Amino acid sequence: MTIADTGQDSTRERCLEQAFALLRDGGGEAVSLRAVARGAKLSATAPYRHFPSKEAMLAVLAARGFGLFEQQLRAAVPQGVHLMTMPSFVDMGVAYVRFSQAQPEYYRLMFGGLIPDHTQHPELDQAGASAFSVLLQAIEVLQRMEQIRPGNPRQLAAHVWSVCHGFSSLLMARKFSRVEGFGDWEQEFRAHQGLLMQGLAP
Amino acid sequence: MTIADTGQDSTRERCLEQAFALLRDGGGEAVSLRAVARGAKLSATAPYRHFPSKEAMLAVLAARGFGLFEQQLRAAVPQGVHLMTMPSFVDMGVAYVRFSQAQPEYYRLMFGGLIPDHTQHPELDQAGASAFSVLLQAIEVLQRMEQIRPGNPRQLAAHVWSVCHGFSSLLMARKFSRVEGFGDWEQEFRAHQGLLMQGLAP
DNA sequence: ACTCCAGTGTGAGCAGTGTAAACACAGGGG
DNA sequence: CCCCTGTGTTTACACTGCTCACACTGGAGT
Repeated sequence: MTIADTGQDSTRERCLEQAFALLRDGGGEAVSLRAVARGAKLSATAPYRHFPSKEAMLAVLAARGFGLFEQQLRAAVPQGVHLMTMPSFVDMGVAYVRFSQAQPEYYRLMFGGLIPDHTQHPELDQAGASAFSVLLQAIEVLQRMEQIRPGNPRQLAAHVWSVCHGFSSLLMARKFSRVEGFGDWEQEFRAHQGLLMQGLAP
Repeated sequence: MTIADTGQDSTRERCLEQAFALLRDGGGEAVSLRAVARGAKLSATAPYRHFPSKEAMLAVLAARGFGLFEQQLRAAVPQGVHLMTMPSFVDMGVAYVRFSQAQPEYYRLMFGGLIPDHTQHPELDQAGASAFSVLLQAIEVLQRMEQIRPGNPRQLAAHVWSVCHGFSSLLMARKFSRVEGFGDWEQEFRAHQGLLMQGLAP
């Protein structure tokens, strides 16, 4: 059964759509099961027929967020990750931060503490790992081309990820507002990437 | 009146102690004004005599977290920040992550999205800025000693902060669990710092 | 000395939350 | 035909943040 899997349960989908709408305009705390039910024209407890808990519903949403995230990371490298170049790698970093700025609530759901342990939601865990693998693959390609120093590629990917996530996170929290001469974030972030690439050089 | 300022309102202090206790063992979501009031042997609404809202109370708590945080960053440099050396700088980074691991709930309160806009709580905003200034000062000293490349020190500090925060944040979220060969975090983080320092080199 | 009145405490109450339990009702497989 | 599973509902419970009206108390001002 490959067809029946996809469509069918429209109410579950309506719930998720409503949850996303609430998340988008209203913030992460504004997503309540009852509001979701109202928006989906259901009784207050009906969502429990489709999700074991609120957290599980948010986890599905977060997993979709990771899907969109990965898609945008890939879109920053039109020629494909296997033909990665250093400029594309930098663009991918910019795409990372751009996502966190364009979809801050999504990003907060994915990386904030709202879902304490991603390991407990396999779908979410796998979606996150899949997004990470894009970065990992890019680094492996660049290592083969000797554009990036040798070494455990997972460790290097974790480092790049830390820089991107740290910058995005602090940017969202407005922690950079008092850094003098802070113009638009992209210009600032490209400077950071200069430092990052200096560290990754062979 | 310099003495009266410090002590006096014991109930406010009891509230904060209880709030911290709830935060420490139970997670950030477990701290409710009613639980605080119960722990402080007060009626449910008494805390409102001392804090305009729950968020304001959490902001005070977060500000204290930043105080402790800054203190531990300074403690990593026993000779004083003005005599900063590169090894001490690295130790300060380790102290950063160590804090996030030792006091994860404090860290989450300080950097998670629980308090949306730190700017709206001057005490918190200033405490955060004060902690950041330690890092900034360290970088300025190392720049003068030509151990770190020249350039806007606030930008460099923001970069270091991004690495530390990104690593801490992803480590707390267990996002590194699938990085093969990931032993204890300190060993891993010191490797990241190697890459970071390579980027900051003159 | 008397009168305020600000500060601090209380309780009741409101609107909202996540979640559980009991019930209704469809449709399909034995 | 029966029953069982999936989906929906209503009701209920124990919470939450927060507002309001009230009570007391201790000190400042007259």
